[in-house]
Amino acid sequence: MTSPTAECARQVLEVVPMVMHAIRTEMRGHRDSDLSVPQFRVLIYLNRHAGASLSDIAEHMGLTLPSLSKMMDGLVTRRLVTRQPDPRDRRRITLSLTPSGETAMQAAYAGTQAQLGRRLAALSPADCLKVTESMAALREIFGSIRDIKARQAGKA
Amino acid sequence: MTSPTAECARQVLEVVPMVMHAIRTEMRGHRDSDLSVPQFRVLIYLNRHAGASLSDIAEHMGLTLPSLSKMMDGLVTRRLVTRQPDPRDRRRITLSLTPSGETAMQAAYAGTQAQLGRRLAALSPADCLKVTESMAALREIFGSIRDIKARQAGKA
DNA sequence: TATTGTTATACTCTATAACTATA
DNA sequence: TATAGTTATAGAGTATAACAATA
Repeated sequence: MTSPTAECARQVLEVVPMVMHAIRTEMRGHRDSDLSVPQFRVLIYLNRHAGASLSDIAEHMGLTLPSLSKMMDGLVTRRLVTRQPDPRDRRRITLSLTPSGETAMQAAYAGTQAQLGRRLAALSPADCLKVTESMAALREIFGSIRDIKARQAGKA
Repeated sequence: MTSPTAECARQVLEVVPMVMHAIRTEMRGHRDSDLSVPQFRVLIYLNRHAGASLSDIAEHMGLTLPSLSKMMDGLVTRRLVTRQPDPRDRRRITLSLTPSGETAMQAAYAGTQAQLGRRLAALSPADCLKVTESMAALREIFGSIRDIKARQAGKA
């Protein structure tokens, strides 16, 4: 007999990767946007935090600076993001969405949301509400990377 | 005003990647197992379907044969999986876990589940139940890759 | 000396295209 | 001819280590 929490963890561990796979497959191959999930997340972050530095994003997303730096190369090359020096601290760079970047982000968001919605329509209204509320609860727990880092630091 | 389904899709789209990131980070760096999420999923599948062919797994997981073939190279090299010819159809191969593979899979499962459980312990009992039930509902929708393929075929 | 970012290197994941062997 | 699998090639995501520039 497992505890409710352990059973919950078990379910999350098995089901989240399945859902993630569907999201990834859907996101890739949106003719207009064609973004990877990490790229998409970066664009969403920049949409809400224009002018963020690389470190800001890395900390928020839990990625290393080299990983992000390389990802940005791709986004800058595709003209979805601009990378400019920060005059106040010349070690830093300032990242922002271009109009194309904003368009791509919104297209990816809308397209993926719509496609997900089509599949989620199979849920009963009660289950739909339950899933929505569950996501809100999980966001509280998994939303902040700082917490993860703090945990790992404490553990080590 | 968005529909409940659209709101649900929105939440799933934002939160699932966060949870996935935590799972990936946790899975990597388990000293014993050190598996990627896709590797982990393959091992789980083989644990439940010993002797499966490459095509079986590819269809279940929604991956192409070359992708899986290469993944198997790594698992076979690490002695977690055996790859043997199928005597009844010599085009096919028969994949199975080695004892090490089973051990690694179980270690990764237990370790990740425990770590997830520690974070999920922050949920109220009601939310914990809600999440568990939501995962069951989502598994119904996203569990089978065949459905996705059928959908894509129908769409095209 | 500490921080920000980049470059170099290496691995995994994933795909498409071209190929081999078998049915 | 169709199916199962591999090899070749390519690109993204990720990490660590080493480095440059700035604070």
